Amino acid sequence: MRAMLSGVTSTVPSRTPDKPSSGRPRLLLIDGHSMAYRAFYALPDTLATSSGQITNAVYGFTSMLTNLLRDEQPTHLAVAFDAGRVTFRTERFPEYKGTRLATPDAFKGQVPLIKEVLDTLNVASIEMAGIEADDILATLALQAKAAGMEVLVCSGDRDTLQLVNGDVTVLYPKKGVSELARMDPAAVEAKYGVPPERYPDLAALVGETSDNLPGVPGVGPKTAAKWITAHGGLAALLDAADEIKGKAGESLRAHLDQVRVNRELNALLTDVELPLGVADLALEGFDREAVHLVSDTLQFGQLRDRLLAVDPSGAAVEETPVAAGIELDLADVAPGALGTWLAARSERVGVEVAGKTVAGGGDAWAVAVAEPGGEAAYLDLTQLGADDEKALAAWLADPVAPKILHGAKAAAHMLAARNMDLAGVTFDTELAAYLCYPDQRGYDLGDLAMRHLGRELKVAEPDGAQGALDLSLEGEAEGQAEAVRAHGVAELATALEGELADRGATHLLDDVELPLSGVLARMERIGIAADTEYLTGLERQFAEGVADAAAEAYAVIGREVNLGSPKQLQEVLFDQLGMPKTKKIKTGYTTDAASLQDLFVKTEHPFLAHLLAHRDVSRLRTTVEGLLRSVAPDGRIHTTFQQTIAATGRLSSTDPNLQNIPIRTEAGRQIRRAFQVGAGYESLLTADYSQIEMRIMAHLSGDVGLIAAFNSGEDLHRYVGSRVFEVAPADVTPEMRSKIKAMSYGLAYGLSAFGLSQQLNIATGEAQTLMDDYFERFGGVRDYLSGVVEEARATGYTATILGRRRYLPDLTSDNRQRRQMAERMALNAPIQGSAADIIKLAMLKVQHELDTRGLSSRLLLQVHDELVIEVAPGERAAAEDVLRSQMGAAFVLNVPLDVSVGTGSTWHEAGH
DNA sequence: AAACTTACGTA
DNA sequence: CGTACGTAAGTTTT
Repeated sequence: MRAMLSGVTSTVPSRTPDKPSSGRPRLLLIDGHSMAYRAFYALPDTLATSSGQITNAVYGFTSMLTNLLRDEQPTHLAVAFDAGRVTFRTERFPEYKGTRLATPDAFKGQVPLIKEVLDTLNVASIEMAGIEADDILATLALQAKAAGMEVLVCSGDRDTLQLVNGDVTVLYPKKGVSELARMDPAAVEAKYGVPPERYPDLAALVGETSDNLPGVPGVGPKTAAKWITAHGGLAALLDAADEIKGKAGESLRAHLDQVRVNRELNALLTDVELPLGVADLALEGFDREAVHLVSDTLQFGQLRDRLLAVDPSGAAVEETPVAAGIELDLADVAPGALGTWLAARSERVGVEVAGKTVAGGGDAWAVAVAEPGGEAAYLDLTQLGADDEKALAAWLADPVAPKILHGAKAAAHMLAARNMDLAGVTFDTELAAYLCYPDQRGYDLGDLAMRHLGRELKVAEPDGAQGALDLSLEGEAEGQAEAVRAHGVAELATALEGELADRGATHLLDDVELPLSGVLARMERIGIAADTEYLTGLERQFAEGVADAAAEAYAVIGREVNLGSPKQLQEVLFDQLGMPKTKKIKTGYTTDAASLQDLFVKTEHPFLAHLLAHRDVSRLRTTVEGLLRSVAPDGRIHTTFQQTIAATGRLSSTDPNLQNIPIRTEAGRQIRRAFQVGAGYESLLTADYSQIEMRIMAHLSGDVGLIAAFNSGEDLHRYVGSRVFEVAPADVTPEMRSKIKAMSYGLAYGLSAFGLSQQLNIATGEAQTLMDDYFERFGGVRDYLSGVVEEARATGYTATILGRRRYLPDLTSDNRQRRQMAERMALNAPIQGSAADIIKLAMLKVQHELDTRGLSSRLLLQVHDELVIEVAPGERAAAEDVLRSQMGAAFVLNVPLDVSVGTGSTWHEAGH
């Protein structure tokens, strides 16, 4: 889910590209045994078919292969297997791999299954007697490089690192088979201190335990790397062995022969006579029927679909016939002529930026520009001349040169890495789709093209290339995929423009979301400063708290259980301790905090107190750990604000979520102290809307009592309480006030009398009376709420003060549960959504005012009703004025918009 | 490995 | 039987 929603913009319709795709053919080579073995040990052997066949290795291997096909988009693929235990290496050195345990039968039985799967994919499995899989890979890698291909080698054997060079990258499993480290020359050098071609020299000295090749005692990778670098290689080092000083030198001299054997054995063969050449490894598409058959017997469910989805023949066509892909003529813009070419673009030009995004930044490596019916160009940023680069930057940054993008915020981040600004974005298809369909889970460009244009965004097959083995014909021309996306964006914009207008949402895109995406991009890039030392201290403190609470809990029950496991807790609470049962859930009885609290009141059992304490503090620890992981090299945390997720119109925050940092408890507030003013700035300033949702309720309902409450100057809940309970405001007790507060906020969520009684721990009848009395006094609210649902049922949607719609088809569902859910959504969406509208307008006004006044203070965060600003030296008063005035005037309601402001050097201090 | 479930932090 | 989110950890499924 995350992958689809993240700001990653693909060069191809895959999820997370790590590399630029180019027109070059790309060969993926997999060490079948090594990867299957990893899968075998990474996955539980409870993965089995109903007939008892264990499938963990096949399943894990196939899953990994699926991900590679999706993410790497290879044009060619081969999987190599070891054949037999006897190889030239065992003959040379009988102890080679001598410590390896016999292969478990449960694994052996799965190798044929893996080959069967590969057969259905029309992927070559290669094995040769007496030859190890890695030798086959090495031979193919060399041939492929000579043929001008890009090569990816996926193997868990470090010896393959010697193959790495500018054209060959090793994907080495980090954890299980799902996380692969991309080992290019720089990565190898960074990890081992030697370039890839010297890696076997290093390994010969250090030894390889898994191959039972002993190294030189007392020599680790550091020493080995130092020696190899100093002497320019192993051969020269061995020649000079007599001159090496110290214990390590002695040790080396004593093991020269072993080192020579090691070096001989770890050299991969590159001249194996293979039955297939690289040209025979082209991916041609799956035998889909066979895939179904094998998936049936292996009982692949989701995996079957994932697999079919990466079928290189793009056989989705079979199921939903669509127009064939398009082929664009890419303009061959002469060097130096780009400025002129760009100036000739129309206002309907689509732009696709290829690159990747990371928190608050990223990188761009190409830009494609295309207009339907017009020209298209693909610009490789790494190849662009200085003049053209300048022309492109000027065009991208030109506010009056119109551009259409899909996800302009992410594109802006990528371009920023190349010192390019993005302005003049007149349409964003991602934002437009969100405004039209806010309940959709994702807005992938390819999916939208399929739905709104009725075609796939794919490049047409080159004519007559079928069956050709000539490598120059393989793969599409460079930049076609990007150009097709740019072209698709422009066409999609035309379609969505109409839909947007139909929904009366054009102004929301033009005046709110589109300009806001620029503001958010700036906020994300800036980030907020974090005190890592302080966080580290907190982490320790919380970790101790966790350990203490756990120890006390264990002492009470006389055994150790995993306190984080609801399943084990149920056993302790309801079986061992025989406590009364809590609310039923799918997997038994809930152990959530509210229920544990109830149980504690009933039983006063000390285990519950320790458990609750453990929950609290381990949650805090987890939060701190997450924050620590998110601190970027600049010492700041760069969250990503998601602008197309929340169906009501709110923003959300991810990686990390800075909109749910604790504040309610003292221990939680400590975490807020870690967010501090950055170097060169004076303070943090927070400003929040007080009771914005109740004010919107007053505005939308027009209830005279509620409006009077906000104009009275009296505390809202006290005022409302005095009316409901018919006492003087001064006589509203804290208990009365908290009931009213819960009631008021509950209204905006569609709270029932039962729910209210639960929350307040009162009888349902009492809750019902409270609600009746409330509505008696504030009849406008009651009428408004019933009117909202009624109208939404009639029109099919709710709307906010800015006309942001949420469609709720379930309002007319026959299913009572769904219908009631939709009704609560209908009650809440206009209120939550209008608040979101208001703070979005406020953000635009605040940013505009800061810019206009030439202030250096800057927006950092938005937390639904709160903004956080970093104040530049000397701008404290001005910044506060900007916040108060712009937030207060964001939208005129029939009650005032109150803003309260706080300041300090940390987020905690600035809070109020 | 991936999907699902539970729990819990914020507004 | 209260809306909107995101994340982590444990559990189950494949």
